[in-house]
Amino acid sequence: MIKITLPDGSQREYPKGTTSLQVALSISEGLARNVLASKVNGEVWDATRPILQDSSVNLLTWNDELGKSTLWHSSAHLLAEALEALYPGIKFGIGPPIENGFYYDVDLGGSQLNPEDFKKIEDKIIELARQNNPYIRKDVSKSDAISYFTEKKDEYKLDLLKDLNDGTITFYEQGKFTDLCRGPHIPSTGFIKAAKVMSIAGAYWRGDEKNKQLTRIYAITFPKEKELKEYLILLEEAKKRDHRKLGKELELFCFSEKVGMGLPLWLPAGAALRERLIQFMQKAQIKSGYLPVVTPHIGHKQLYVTSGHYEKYGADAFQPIKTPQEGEEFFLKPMNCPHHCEIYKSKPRSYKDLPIRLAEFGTVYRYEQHGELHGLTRVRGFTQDDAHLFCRPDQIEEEFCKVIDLVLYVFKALDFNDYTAQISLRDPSNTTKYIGSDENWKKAEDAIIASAKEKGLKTTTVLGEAAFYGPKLDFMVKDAIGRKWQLGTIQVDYNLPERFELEYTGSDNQKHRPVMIHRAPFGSLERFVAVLIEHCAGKFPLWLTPEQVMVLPISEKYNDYAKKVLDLLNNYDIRGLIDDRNEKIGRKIRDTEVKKIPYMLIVGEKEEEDQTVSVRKQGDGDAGSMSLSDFAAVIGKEIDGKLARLV
RNA sequence: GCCGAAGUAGCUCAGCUGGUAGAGCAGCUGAUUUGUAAUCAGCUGGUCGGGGGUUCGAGUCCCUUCUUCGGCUCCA
Repeated sequence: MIKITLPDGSQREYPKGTTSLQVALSISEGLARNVLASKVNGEVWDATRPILQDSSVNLLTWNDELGKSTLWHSSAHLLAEALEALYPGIKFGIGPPIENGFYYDVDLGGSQLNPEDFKKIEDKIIELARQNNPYIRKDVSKSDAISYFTEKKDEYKLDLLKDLNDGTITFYEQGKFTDLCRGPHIPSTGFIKAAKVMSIAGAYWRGDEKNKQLTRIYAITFPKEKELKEYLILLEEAKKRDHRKLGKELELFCFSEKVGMGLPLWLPAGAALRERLIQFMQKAQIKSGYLPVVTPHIGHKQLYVTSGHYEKYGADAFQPIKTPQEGEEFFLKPMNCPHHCEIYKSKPRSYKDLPIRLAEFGTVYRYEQHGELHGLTRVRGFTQDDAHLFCRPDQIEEEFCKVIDLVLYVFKALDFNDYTAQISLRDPSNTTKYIGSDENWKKAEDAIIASAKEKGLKTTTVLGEAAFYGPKLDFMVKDAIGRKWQLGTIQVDYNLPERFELEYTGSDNQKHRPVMIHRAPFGSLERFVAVLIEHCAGKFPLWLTPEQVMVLPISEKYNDYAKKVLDLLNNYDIRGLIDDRNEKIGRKIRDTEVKKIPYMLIVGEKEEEDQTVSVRKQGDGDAGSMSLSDFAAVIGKEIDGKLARLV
């Protein structure tokens, strides 16, 4: 007998070789019907795999992330089986689960797949799922595995096998399909009740541009038909939040082919919003001891030779601008730090001066690949809320903490709660590709980890993701359809101070090298606004929104009173517009709702007489009448609640 | 840059197998003077992304180019 410990701490005894599924069955039949996989001693296993020793078992269902991904992984095999049935001779790359569903990379040989084929594939998947074939795990020797895929002429699987050790190789078989796979899998295909092929795309084998491009088929499956429907509705809803769509509807920004792709044009409403964000940040930064500076949009080639960027990115950058007489080369600046380094160097610095925090809303230009441009999140010209902190090594942690405070203040003011913080450290197994001494790296990495901890950030740590010049802390958020974007970033840099030979005089009267911290709480205004739009679905916080109120006269008779109301509101620093069109009030309300303006003030005979306004909140409906000073107080309170002081 | 899809009025879209473009909204004009999510009527508006070709005839077929969308690769 073996002892099985369940997540609630209870222990039960079972015969040796009992499976998780049998454990589930002993608890309840309903549970057993829903078990997709299980976690045995922390490792995800097939629910049908015999357990041979005392273990802790955590049964996984659709409600567990790991249960979901197991179902999707198994679905990828099912997709492969369907594809093999429909397209004989097809070759398979890899087919992993992803955040929303799964994909399989396939080599279709000569033939092509079109969206019209999706239905056919989905039907086949469901047909095969209904056969309820079990997923059967098999240990195979490396030589047997090689001969199987050699026979099948699947060079991709053979390529994968090269990196695997004999004795650790397993196959999974369901129905007529056998795949090289570590597992685990769901007990049988019958758990898959609904399938949808989402899209196809090219993907290089092993992610390498030099390799052959395979066809990647994205799909998603569900254990219930209803859940697929709900998912599709959710996707539709998410599309309505897309910043490209809302940006157009709310007239925030646009693009022009004539101006050039990836070069956003900010429309008046968008520019006002952007300007407000800048002022907000400027104010917070000045409070935190930053010194605003201004530098030009171009820089001499020599600046980037010194910084090392010319060597590293010269080929990808925009081409240089040449002066007509001397033939000197200038580049559009791809970042602000080299300029700021030269500002640091403009006079001798003492240890007493540090830290020096130079801030600039610097517009930078980068050559992004054509296929990479994406709304406002990936553009060729953008403005960073950039700053560079020059400090002593012993100041890194304190400065880091202060920057984290600033980022959190920004996120709070904008109701950003759903972010993750990623600490990127260097790859300990390959320290040679990084610049800077081991000692300094350790200091910086420790400082980041300590400050993130001190600030109570929920972090993920990724080894090998550090920049070559230093470790960093990035704040990531997701867009409407779940794509992850980096917003705020804090990066330690040992490289530039070295290259620009920055120094300060220490208390020992010796020259020392300062450490530089790059930081941008928004990241770029463009990307930040994009994510913000999607985050709030275009309903911006009151302090930020382009227009806070719309005054709606009941008829043209009350346009004069409406004008007076707006003038008084302006005195309270409340911004708004009047809808003085010759339309009925219902129409004006509807149009204002669609524009997502937070407050509507309806004025007619009654209001003019009482010198009041009838307040209607966007999305909420009639909120009754009040005097203008009362209304101004309501607005003021709502804004103050968000813009609590930076501590 | 690579793979795939798309581009028709300011916006959202229709236009079957080729026979010289259509709707709703927006805009303009007029009527209406309105009480909490669309008042009515009339009118304007498109070299169908650009260029080339096939054809008696191209929004529709072919080639090419640009842009956009979904991915891949990249991201100082």
